[in-house]
Amino acid sequence: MTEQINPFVRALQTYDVLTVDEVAVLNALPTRERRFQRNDEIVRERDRPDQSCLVVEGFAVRAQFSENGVRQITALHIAGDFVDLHSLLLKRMDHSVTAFGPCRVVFIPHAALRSIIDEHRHLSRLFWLSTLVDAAIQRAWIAAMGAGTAPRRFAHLICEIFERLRARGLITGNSFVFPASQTEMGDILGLSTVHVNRTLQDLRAQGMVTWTGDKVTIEAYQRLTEYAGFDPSYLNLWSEPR
Amino acid sequence: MTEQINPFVRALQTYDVLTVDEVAVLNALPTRERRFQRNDEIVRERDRPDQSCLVVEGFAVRAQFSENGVRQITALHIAGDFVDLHSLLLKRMDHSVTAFGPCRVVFIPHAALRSIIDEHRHLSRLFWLSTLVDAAIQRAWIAAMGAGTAPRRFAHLICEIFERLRARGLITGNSFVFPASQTEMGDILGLSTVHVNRTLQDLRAQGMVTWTGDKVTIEAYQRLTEYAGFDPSYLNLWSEPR
DNA sequence: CGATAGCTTGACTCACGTCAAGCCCGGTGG
DNA sequence: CCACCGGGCTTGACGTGAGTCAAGCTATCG
Repeated sequence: MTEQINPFVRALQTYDVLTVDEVAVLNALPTRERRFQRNDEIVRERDRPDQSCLVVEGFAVRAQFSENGVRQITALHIAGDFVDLHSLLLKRMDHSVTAFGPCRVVFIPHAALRSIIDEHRHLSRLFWLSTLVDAAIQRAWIAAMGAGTAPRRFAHLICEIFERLRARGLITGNSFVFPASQTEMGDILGLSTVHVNRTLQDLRAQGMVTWTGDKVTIEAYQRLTEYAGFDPSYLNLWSEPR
Repeated sequence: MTEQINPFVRALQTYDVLTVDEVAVLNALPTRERRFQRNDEIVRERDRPDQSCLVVEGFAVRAQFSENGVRQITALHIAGDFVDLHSLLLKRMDHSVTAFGPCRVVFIPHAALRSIIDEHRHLSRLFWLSTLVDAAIQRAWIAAMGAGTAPRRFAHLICEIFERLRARGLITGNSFVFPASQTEMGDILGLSTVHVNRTLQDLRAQGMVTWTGDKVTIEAYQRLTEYAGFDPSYLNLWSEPR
């Protein structure tokens, strides 16, 4: 069991110091692990789950479908993210959770989570905090969609993913593995596939990123962040008493 | 003191039943009330507040500014919304809170909130829930911005505001007071003022809404929700044990 | 009575979507 | 081993939704 929620423990530790006791409590959580392939549905919209899921390896997304069948991804989750802690209190899913490339996911019964949040005040606040950081990321996406041009939004997203992966130790050099097709990037950015392609070429031509297969390399981080107007502080990637 | 946080008590009661004791605890919170005029800044970006604010009358928005000075509103709050409960755990504001029309706001020290969430488990969950509903609304905005056309987005927003106000008893007939200029609507929808104007004319021409001064009337609710593809369930406006 | 903020309209531009075709590559089956 | 196939990438031509600029209009306020 210990192995399974480790990435989540690491995630919480980027926000605040955990006691040995708290780590033990987290590691004692009952878990059930499953593997998913690209596009597998992990949690279905409108369901009322009695467990929450946590990504331990790979990526998962939250997505909604509009009338015309267009998919809009509203959140991207990396290893260590507690994807639908929401369902513990919201009860009914207003979106679906889908595997974004192959991923390993751990399910934890609501009952177990409920007893943790009722009995461990500090952990309870950190659970809450993790959903607040998700919300802060969503605000950044709204701001980018409303105010930014396509290449700047794309650049901003790359910066965000880079920093989030870095905080979890998932970066090698200045590159990372990201198994997204250009169509899927379009679902995140709210752009057509064709325009994603042209936008990416733009960033490549500016010598800021390389993207081959599922490997993304940032060639000029400084220039990329300036171009995107990226300020990582909304990610709350620092430790402080909470 | 009792009067002051009443709208918030009412808000929590739409999610779950409160005990008499819980209502008393909320009403005993130390509060400091202030009034603001349109565009007054209530909380500043980058600040580290030691109190949280709650709208008791009128409207407030959360907004971010991009490089080029464009304002994007990322959340709209109505009477009864606990606007920046976030700062209790996130510590540093990643956005500003601004009065949207005249409004009354109540400030509550973090210390008092902290002791409530540490000592009252059920209230603690409901506080958390209220931020989760905010996040659900943000997801709906992302989905609308990414996938919808301007008139549908506008229609969707009107439906959302209507339902949220209705849950707080702030609707008269089929109209409500909403003190937004078309420029401000543009800041919410991520549209230019000119396009907001044309979009609104479109909705008027379809006989779905009337918008005169600060009074918005929905002329054909059924058609409006269908046109917008509006499903209110993401607002979680029902009572259930949480 | 002018001043100012907000609404409306028209003309033009541009970012992005749509449609369509070709290309490259890995996988499959004969 | 080659022929074929499909998914994803790339490119071009063209259409359109939304932005920008500019002007006139209306209502409110001092």
